[in-house]
Amino acid sequence: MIEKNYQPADIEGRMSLVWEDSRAFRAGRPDRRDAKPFTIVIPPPNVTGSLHMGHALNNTLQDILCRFERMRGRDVLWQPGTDHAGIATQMVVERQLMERQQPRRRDMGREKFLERVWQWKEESGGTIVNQLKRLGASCDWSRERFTMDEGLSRAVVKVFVQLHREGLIYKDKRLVNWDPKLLTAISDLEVQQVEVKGSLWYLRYPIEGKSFSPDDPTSFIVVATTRPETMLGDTGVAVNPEDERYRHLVGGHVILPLVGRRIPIVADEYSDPEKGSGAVKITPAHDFNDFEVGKRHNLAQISVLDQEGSMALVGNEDYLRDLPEGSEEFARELHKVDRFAARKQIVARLDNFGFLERIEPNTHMAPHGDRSGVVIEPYLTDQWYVDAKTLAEPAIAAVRSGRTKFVPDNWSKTYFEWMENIQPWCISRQLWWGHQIPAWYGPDGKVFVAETEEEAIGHALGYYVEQEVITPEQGREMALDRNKRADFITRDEDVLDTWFSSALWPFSTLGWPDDTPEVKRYYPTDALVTGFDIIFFWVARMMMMGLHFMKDAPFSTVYIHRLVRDEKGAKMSKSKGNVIDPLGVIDEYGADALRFALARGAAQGHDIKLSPQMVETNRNFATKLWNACRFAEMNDCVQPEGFDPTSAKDTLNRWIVHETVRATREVTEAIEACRFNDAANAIYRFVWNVYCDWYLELAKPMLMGEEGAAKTETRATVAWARDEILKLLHPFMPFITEELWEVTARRDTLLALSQWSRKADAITAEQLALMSAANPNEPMVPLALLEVAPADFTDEAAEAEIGWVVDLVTAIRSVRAEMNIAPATLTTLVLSGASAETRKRLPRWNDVIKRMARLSDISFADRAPEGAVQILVRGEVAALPLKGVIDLAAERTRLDKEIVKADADIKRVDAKLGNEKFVANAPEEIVEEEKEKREAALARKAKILEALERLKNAS
RNA sequence: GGGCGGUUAGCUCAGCGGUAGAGCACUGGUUUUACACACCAUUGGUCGGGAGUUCGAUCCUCUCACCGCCCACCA
Repeated sequence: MIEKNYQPADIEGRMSLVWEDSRAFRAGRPDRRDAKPFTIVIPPPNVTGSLHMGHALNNTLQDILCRFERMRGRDVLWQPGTDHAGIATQMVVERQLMERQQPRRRDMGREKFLERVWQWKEESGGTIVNQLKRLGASCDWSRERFTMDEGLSRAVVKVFVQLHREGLIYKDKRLVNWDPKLLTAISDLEVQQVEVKGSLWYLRYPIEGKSFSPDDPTSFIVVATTRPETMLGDTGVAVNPEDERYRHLVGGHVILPLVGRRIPIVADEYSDPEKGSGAVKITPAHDFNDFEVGKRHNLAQISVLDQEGSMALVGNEDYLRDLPEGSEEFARELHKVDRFAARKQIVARLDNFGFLERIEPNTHMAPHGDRSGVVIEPYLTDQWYVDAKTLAEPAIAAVRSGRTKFVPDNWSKTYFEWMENIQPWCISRQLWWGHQIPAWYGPDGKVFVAETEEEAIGHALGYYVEQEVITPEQGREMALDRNKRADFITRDEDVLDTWFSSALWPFSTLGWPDDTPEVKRYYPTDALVTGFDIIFFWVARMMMMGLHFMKDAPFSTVYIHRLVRDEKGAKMSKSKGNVIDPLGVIDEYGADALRFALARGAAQGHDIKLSPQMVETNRNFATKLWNACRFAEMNDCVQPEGFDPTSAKDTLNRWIVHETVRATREVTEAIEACRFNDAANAIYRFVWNVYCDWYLELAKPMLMGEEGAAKTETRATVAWARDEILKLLHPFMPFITEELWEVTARRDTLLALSQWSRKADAITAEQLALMSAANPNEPMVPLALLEVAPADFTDEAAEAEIGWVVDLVTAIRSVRAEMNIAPATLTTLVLSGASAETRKRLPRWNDVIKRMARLSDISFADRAPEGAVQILVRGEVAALPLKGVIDLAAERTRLDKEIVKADADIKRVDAKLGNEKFVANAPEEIVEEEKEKREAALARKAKILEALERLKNAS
């Protein structure tokens, strides 16, 4: 028995248990060994994270695809797992240490700290997985992976070593985006350009050989800068070669203020005469452009900042020695002063000596770390890089050729744009949490990269023995004793960018580099579902790595969804306080309602606006379905074994079969095209407006009538359509459909939608759980398959006939409402001048129409009785004799309005048909259509005129 | 600076060459035997502005306006 009330929390709790213990979501189920695989890898959430609305959307869409394909008979692998999320996780743990006033990371030491992070991972690592389960995600949880698992780590090392051997990973000293707060390099993608209100400082650089005076413009050259503090590291001034103002100075030198260094004036295209003063200071060690300019002109690179973004001049003895008198003291005072404080001091000093011309307010974009939020410092260091340009080539080709498709397609343009201008990928991070780089250094800095420490040490020691740096004897000792080589050979301290391991996810999770059956069977995957924000971070890199190591693109479809916003369209954020917690919503309305709300909103290329009210609406839909199933159950609607809906005799039943088949086709096509909103809306409409509003209502007289063939057939068809609905809806609303399926589908063979078969009434979830635990080898039975029994079944005649009934009932209801006839008042209906077809149809629908339109009697007549309300239904007049009940004047007004409408139609069509060009140029069928419209409108007008005439007679 | 998208009923969005659609909200009515988390019936739009192509434009082209996002090293 279906419970009276739909209570999502009960069902979902119970169903989660059932799913947990079933093995229905496993890849490679015994019944699917010969089936075509369908694979999706989950975008691994941060292992210590918790579910937000973006996850809810992302995983709902994936689950829809997975359940859908599973029901179509595919062997589905939805590969779950989590990401170690290097920086993010390390930051969380560091913050914890701070809050608890425990020793800081560096005080603890690497080993202890990593222990702490692992401990935190163990504590909170299950959270998001459990939350995904509450959403109903049908992942193969037995295959859950973590990016720092032993296996995945092996894949990382293998990839690093191979790419290094191929020259596609290399170490380079160049400017990187340095985060002075987190003290690590980050990649270009982790830098956010943020608009800042700053200033533009115009500085006077004295020209060599001239006597500097602020009043003599020929004695100096003005440069403009947003970063005056870096001037201490200037090693040149650039002007545009075409710039007449400065041409005579090219080749000369300026004396750097405060520092006294003689630096050249060079001509370089980089300098834009339109910007600032037209002359630009060049600081190769602190600016990406300047770095390039500096290389072109052989300018020195002088770092004046340290890792923390503070001035660092002490220790650079050459630098200090060259300073003019008085400046050395200043430089020493600046030592360890933060860059922004130093800026003030330097500007003040420049001003003192007349080197500051003016200050302009200036708004510009400044790079900020996306995690730390501080201004990023271009910083000269040794880092590891991936030659992304080379790897990008096949990745670009794969999308160009259509091997991998973006949905919607316009994202491929974004992808090309980025891939074609890709820069070397900086992969080393000065962090501890992550995959440590498998590189070892000898005393001379020579690097040895190998998959294992033994191998690297072997190579290194061999090399140094050969170079006679050490004796063979020493080599042997060091090989055997870690302590003895501790100072001789050291491992690279750095770890890899988190996205490095994520890039391998589609194959590392399958067991690569081992030659596993899973790699063979499930790679390449089918679809990737993700947000546009990680196309570059993740999708592009998976494409590169997948193509390089697996020789095939990792997926054929990349579905890109958009953001979930609040009801006003604002981004959800903690600071705004408009965050909707998916778990809270699930508690209140159920996961099914949330999933359906998200799916219905997931229009391609659009953000999803979500409010609790929308979820409520969809909970109401679930309730509607629940009640419809209760109705079916109360009426003993059961699908007999072997029931063939296409052989139904009754028109109404044939009609719902026709409609069900059509809805199924619509939904199927929409899901196949990733039009999740269209799919969900099609079901919504079908269930509510077709099945409930009309089919069940029209079927009521039959179901409540006498036993017989027709009633038996109707019961079976009601049940059949209900079961099709449950199947169709299951990918979207798995919990409620599963529940209803189990309770209502009383058949000899019980095929649960996504779980082991069980006798619906006889076995509880708890018992099932026990059974599967006790007998894990019990073979799995096939799932309910989503196939339209008669995929191409149509019945136009039934459609026309039910259409007539619907129109007639609607028209009568409309008139009754308009005439303010109380629902309790039964009226009669006279079909005047009815066609033979109508006369034939009526007996079949007499009861239904009477019931639905609140009539006491329906009769035929040659002409409508006097004083009746006359309505046009599909070209025939239906009259409601309401003499004495109706307001004749009001009725006349109503008919007059109809005439106006008809006239407008006629006029519009006449205008078209009267246009010779239209008749001459428009396609024939369009012209025909217009002519038919004209005929119809004329006929309608005639009937209304007749009706008016009779109304006159009545009064 | 480059690129992408949006502007259609109060709200959220479909439609993308042949007389404007849905859901929700609104309004009025309903203790009709599955469902008031429901039912029934309505109201509501010169499809952002302008120009063009066309027999015909919400739909194609151009242009303007406003909104949003992404990318970019510009002092």
